[in-house]
Amino acid sequence: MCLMTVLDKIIESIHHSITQVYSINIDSDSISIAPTKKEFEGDYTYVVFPLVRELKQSPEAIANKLGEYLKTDSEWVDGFNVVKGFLNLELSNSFWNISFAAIAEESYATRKKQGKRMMVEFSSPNTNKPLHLGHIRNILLGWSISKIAENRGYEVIKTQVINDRGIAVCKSMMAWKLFADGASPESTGTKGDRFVGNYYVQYDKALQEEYHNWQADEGRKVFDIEAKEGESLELFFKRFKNQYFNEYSKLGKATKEMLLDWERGEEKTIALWKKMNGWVYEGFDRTYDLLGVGFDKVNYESETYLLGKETVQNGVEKGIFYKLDDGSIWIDLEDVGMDKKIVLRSDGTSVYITQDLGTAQMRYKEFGIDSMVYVVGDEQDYHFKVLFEILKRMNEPYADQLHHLSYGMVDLPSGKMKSREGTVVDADDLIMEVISEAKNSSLERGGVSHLEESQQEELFQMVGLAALKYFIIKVNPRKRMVFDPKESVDMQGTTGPYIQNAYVRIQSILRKAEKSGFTTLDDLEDIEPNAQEKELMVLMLGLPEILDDALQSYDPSVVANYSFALAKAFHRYYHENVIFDKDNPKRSSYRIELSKNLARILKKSMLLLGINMPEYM
RNA sequence: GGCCCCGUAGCUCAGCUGGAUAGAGCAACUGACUUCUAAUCAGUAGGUCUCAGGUUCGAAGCCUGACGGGGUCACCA
Repeated sequence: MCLMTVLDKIIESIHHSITQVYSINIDSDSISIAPTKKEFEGDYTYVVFPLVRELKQSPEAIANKLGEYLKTDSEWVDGFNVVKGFLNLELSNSFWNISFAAIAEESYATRKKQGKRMMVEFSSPNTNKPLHLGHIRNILLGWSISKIAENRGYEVIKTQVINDRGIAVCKSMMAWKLFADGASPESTGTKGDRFVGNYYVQYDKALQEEYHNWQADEGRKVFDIEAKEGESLELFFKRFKNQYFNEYSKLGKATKEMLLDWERGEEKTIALWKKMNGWVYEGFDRTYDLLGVGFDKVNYESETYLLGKETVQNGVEKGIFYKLDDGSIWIDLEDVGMDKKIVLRSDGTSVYITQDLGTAQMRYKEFGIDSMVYVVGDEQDYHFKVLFEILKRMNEPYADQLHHLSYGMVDLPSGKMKSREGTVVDADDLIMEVISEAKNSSLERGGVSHLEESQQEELFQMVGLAALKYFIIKVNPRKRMVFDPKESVDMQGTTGPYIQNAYVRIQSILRKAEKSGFTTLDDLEDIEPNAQEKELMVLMLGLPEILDDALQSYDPSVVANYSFALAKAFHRYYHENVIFDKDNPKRSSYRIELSKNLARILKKSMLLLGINMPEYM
């Protein structure tokens, strides 16, 4: 049972009025109110249309009767008006006073711990490439939904799975062995993840060259034998690339041998693998630090890729899976509209989903999690549908508390990012660019010139990152989004810096208030909020519901849009009202107090998006 | 082809789970800094909510079907 919010009091009043006036019983959960639209008089609106059928009266009549009752009966309602079936309520000063007090609570819009554990998996990088724009979207979503879940009373364990094994990793290792001549990130002054990534690219180039040479010679003969009727050389070699790697390439052969060495635990190979992965992790950590995110638990695929085999064997005994003659194990999901899916190879090794089954069980054992959120791109929608269905059939206790936070790809204005065409936007480059852009605008304006240089740098970083993060997180995750680098460094309009600016303004007011000795407000007697102050309070009162929605729909953009709306309303308020009124110190205190609470709420909601608020900008 | 996601202003996006005259920002054009910081504010202009049916007091939202864009259908991860 959660605490009653201020708005619940209104709902309770409405519920009471319905039962009293019409003596019918309706569920108070079915009653909802919304802030009255600006074109109409009133503060909150209750829509009576749903009652029409049962009461067999006109909407106007119902609304008027309820309005009359509320006006005399409820201490929260002062007046009302009716437009068609819309009952617009004008709320009383005592309502605004308790609202003002509720918002001022330090714990406002934070739910108490409810003893539930949620694990959130996000980021999930490969060790052969630096993080890019797509990872940034993933990381921001994962971080933000973790923070929101914490706010809603969950204990959250943030985790990532690092894909640190397999043929791709061996490719970087092979290239380093062949071309690096002992170079290291230190010796070249390169960030570790990029250093290793460069060798992965070099490997690809070398392979491409080898393939090209082969095409002119032996490849030509293979073409004559294997090409399809009428297939051009070009098309054939494009199609044949994979097969070439597996069956003809010397480089490919050496790399596959390296993978076998790795799986055998051959000492030198393992040592190289550890060394290079160490470089990568150091690089990743720097990027995570810069983004202001971190993890409570890291899973390495090298430690989980063998998991799940036993699970599958047990499942065969229970009849969940079945075995084919070649030894491969399958599950038939056709009765729920999915396919037959392999869960263990004929040679007894794991496939992707086997690992995920094992990892899920391992996590449950280790942390006793109640629920699990996977932040993974929408190209894996089907995979997770299958995974969740299997876990359900295995009767795992958490099986109905699994969620795939699926997000769309990030496109550039020119189209899709493609690593082969070099259009992938590097995470570090992007972050640096956005910070330097923030620096430029700030220096132009000169608002922080009184600060020390290190403090200034810190602020530039805060503002730049706010621009980048907000730009990405304001979009509904489900949607594919277009990332225009030019727009991502914008600091005006619907942006992170715009919201930060509202906060900074308030800090400036508070500093001035302190200097000029305005007293804090001791009572709210004789103070009635004006229309804009009511509007601000209505917005602030909406936060708990916003946070519930955000978590329930796994969508941080809800919070982003809320923060913008609140900042915008404040900017307007600031322009049209004078906060420091010498002739009316009490009024001034009220406004200062209101602004202070608003700033706190802004900061809180932005922090849930992973965005920090500066004191100056 | 089967299944899944998306389609709202020139562009990028909201739209509170079916409610009032569909909203913001950017870009364009007008105005507001001797004032609590103009990274701000006020205003003008911009829409057949892809299309066609249906459901009902009421549809951008729900249903059916088209059209357009994307994804996915490996003993890859």
